Parts: sequence; C-alpha cells; structure tokens
Amino acid sequence: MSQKIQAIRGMNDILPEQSIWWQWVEENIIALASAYGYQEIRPPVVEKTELFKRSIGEVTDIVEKEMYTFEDRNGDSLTLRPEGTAGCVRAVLEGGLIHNQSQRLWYRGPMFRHERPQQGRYRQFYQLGMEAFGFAGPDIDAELILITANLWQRLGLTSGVTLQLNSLGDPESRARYREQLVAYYQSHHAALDDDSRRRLESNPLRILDSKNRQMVEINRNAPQFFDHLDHGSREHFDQLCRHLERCGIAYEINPRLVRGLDYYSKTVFEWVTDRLGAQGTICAGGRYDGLIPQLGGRESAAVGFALGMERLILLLQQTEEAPPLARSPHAYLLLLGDAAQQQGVAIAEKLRQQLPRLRLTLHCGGGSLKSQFKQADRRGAEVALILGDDEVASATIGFKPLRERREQQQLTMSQLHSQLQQLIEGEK
RNA sequence: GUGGGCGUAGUUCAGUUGGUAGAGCCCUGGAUUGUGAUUCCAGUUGUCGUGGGUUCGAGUCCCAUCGUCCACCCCA
Repeated sequence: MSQKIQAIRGMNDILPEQSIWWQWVEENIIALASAYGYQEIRPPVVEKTELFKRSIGEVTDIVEKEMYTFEDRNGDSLTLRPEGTAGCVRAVLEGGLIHNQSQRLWYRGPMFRHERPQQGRYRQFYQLGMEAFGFAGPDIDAELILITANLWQRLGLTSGVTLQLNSLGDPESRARYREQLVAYYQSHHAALDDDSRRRLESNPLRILDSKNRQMVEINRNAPQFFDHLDHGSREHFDQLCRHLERCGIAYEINPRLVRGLDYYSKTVFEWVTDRLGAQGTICAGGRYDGLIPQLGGRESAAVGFALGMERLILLLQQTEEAPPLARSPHAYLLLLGDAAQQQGVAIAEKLRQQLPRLRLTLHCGGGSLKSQFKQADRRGAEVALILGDDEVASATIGFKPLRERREQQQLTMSQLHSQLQQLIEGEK
C-alpha cells in the first residue's frame, strides 16, 4: 500500500457531521441578508498581491508574514485572499457598482492565512461578511450590528456573546492621538515589555490591548482616545449608541478596542465570547471610509463586518443541546430478489420525477432484507418501501413507517404516490 | 516564528518494573429461509505516527523527525 496523503496543516475537511451545522448557519444568514436587502457578491479567491498590500497595510502581520503569495506563470505576484473586504471593494469599483449609487452586499467563502493553527483559527478559514457602500451615517452602522444581533437570536445564541464598541475617529484625530500615545509610551520605555516595544513601531494603538498583566498599570494611565475624538466622529458615535438603545441592543464601550487592519476609521465593533479559549472574537467590523480612494475609487463611505464561521459554529456547538436536524430521507427503498433489483432503479427514479421534493434513498448493493432495514433505520428514513418478488408479482409496494406505530401496508403505485405526497406535505 | 501536551483498530481509549497487542462503540453475519431501532451469539479490523539507538527481547527506555492539540504573537 502506498503512503496516505494528508490534508495540509490548518486546512480541514468539513465532514457530513459538521456540514449540517454549516448549512444551518448559512441558511439563516442567506435569509437575513435578503430580509435586510443585501445582495451576494462573489469575488475570486486569488487577487494580485498588490491589492492586499495597499488595503490591509504594508506593515501588518498579515501582509508581512501570513499571506499565501506565489508567482503566476507569467510572473505576476498573486495571493490567496487573507480577508474579504479588499476583493469586495476591488470588484465593486471594477464593476462600477458604486458610481453615484449605494450598495448593500454580502459574501462568504474561504480565506487563507499562514498562521499556527489553534482552537478557532485555521489556515483556510471561512468568513461571512457584509459591506455597505455609499452610506455615511450611523444608521447603516446600526443596521449591520442589528443584522448580527438578529443572527445570534435566530441561531439560539441568547447569552455568551457581548457587543463591544469604539470609535477610532477620523484620520486626523487618530494621527494626533497616535502621536500623543507614542510620546507617552516613549516616556515609559523602560516599563514596556518586548511585544509593546515592537508595537510602538508597528501599531502603537495595539499596546492598549495588551494581554500582559505587566502592562495593565501603564495602560490605565495612558491618554484616552475618547478625549481626542473629533466632533464629527463623536456625534456619529453617540447617534449609533442611541439607535442601538432604541432597538434594545446592549453594548459595552471598550476604548481599547483597536482594529488590526489599517483601513478602519470611526466606528469599530466586535462581538466577543469567553467560551472559545484565546480566540474570543467571533465577529468584527467597522467603518473604512478611507479605503476606497486608496484603491483608486472616488471618495465614498463604506462600512462592513466579517464573522468567523468556524468560531461561530464552535460556539454554537457548545451552546446548543442538539445538532440541527439533518435532512434525512422521507423514504428508503429496499429491494429483494432479482426481479426487484432489476426494476428498483427505474421505480425510484420515476417516484423522484413525480414528486420533486421527495427525498428517496435507493438501497444499492443487495444484502439481506434485515440488513437493508438496518440501513433504512440508520439513515433516518421516515418509511421503508419494500419491493420483493411478491410485490413485483402483485404490482404493489410494501410501505412501513419506521418512526411511528402504524401497520405496514401493501399499496398500489397510485396509493404509494399519495402516501408519499402526504409525507412531504406533513413536514413543517 | 516561539513554548507546552499528546500520537496504539474506522472511532473512543486501556496496555503493569521492558516479556507474543486488548476493550467499548461501529461494521458484518446469525438466533427469525421477507422486517429496523431492544436482546443474545459469533466474526473482521493494527507499519503501536516514522526512522534510528539501547536490549536476549521495545507499544513501554533514549535520540531524531513528522503529525496533532493548546497557548504566545497576530487575527474572524
């Protein structure tokens, strides 16, 4: 036997036991998206490397060491997308979708980052994102947050997640604040840990978010961003809070909430949980008005979020008592004897043609009736349909309910048709 | 990139101071020659992650390597 080939580290198979959960979550998201008037957009998984460098920021960890970058045959540098917003903005500009008009869009799909895998973090991971273009006010910020809150509700996630909010201000006030912060930390340089000294160069705002206990004291006395917020951003933020309050959405203001990606400004938010180990953020987003001109478009407002599918599903699996119901077959057709085996495929196909919504599994491969019944039961079928020599001779089919106490019946084909129809209409 | 835990059947795991590799579940067949989910009986399943070393003898001890999980960094 030759060597087994394994999947790549951090890139997992979603097996049927798991895909039930994925389908359930995705069905809810799709329903919500259309309920709020968002349309799906599907940009490619690969883009020019330059796109991510320009949008995410040259000096971020993602761009510096986590991207799957390779050279195409013609020498272009290409990259597997590490996040969804950049490609989405590129597509929207290229397609002319935000030329003098607004758009509400959503996307889903795999993202790639070369990081060490751990709980809730993988090299190929799935994000679901929503982006709104051309809306400058806090109403749309509120709408996006409400969509996520609505999603948790539909998924039965009534506790364990909290909403954190912050404002990063406009670029000018953020730059001013950044200067003050750098000055503050430089005056306490000796007290900083190694990570914080490094962040002082790369992303000083991140120091505020340090997990190191040693940093708690020094961070407490650091200048507060809220004191440096420009009037417009302050007003925007206050109105967002009022909207959320009127909708009964609880939130916490977290002045240390900073986004890793360069393009954010004004509103930022995160949904966090303490039930997933080190990966507490299941959904994060914010406003990025500056990104579109950065990618060559005309000045335009933009706001969006992304949620991590694996993290959300992990959390749901810890919270829900039972997995969502699988779409088990309505009927399982058992075949016994040569005559039945010869006709089985055609009979099953005819039933599916007549009843398009019927979920019918055909027993393939023969075996004893007993073992065929076992299969029917294990697949979760509502009824077993029995076709043997007797049935072929009398042009009937045996109909045995497996989930309720009812006698087995011998039915003609037209009786079978109406029984199956009842079964289909009987669900939900 | 850094640190720690763990690798034994499809799966969950046991395996004594080093002495011929086990159990539950799953699966297959039978008890019932055409009736599942309960019960009883029988049966299949292994490069003990891989390579090397110590030893009369290694799943067990040592070294290396790979994989995996968790954490740091960073992020959804």
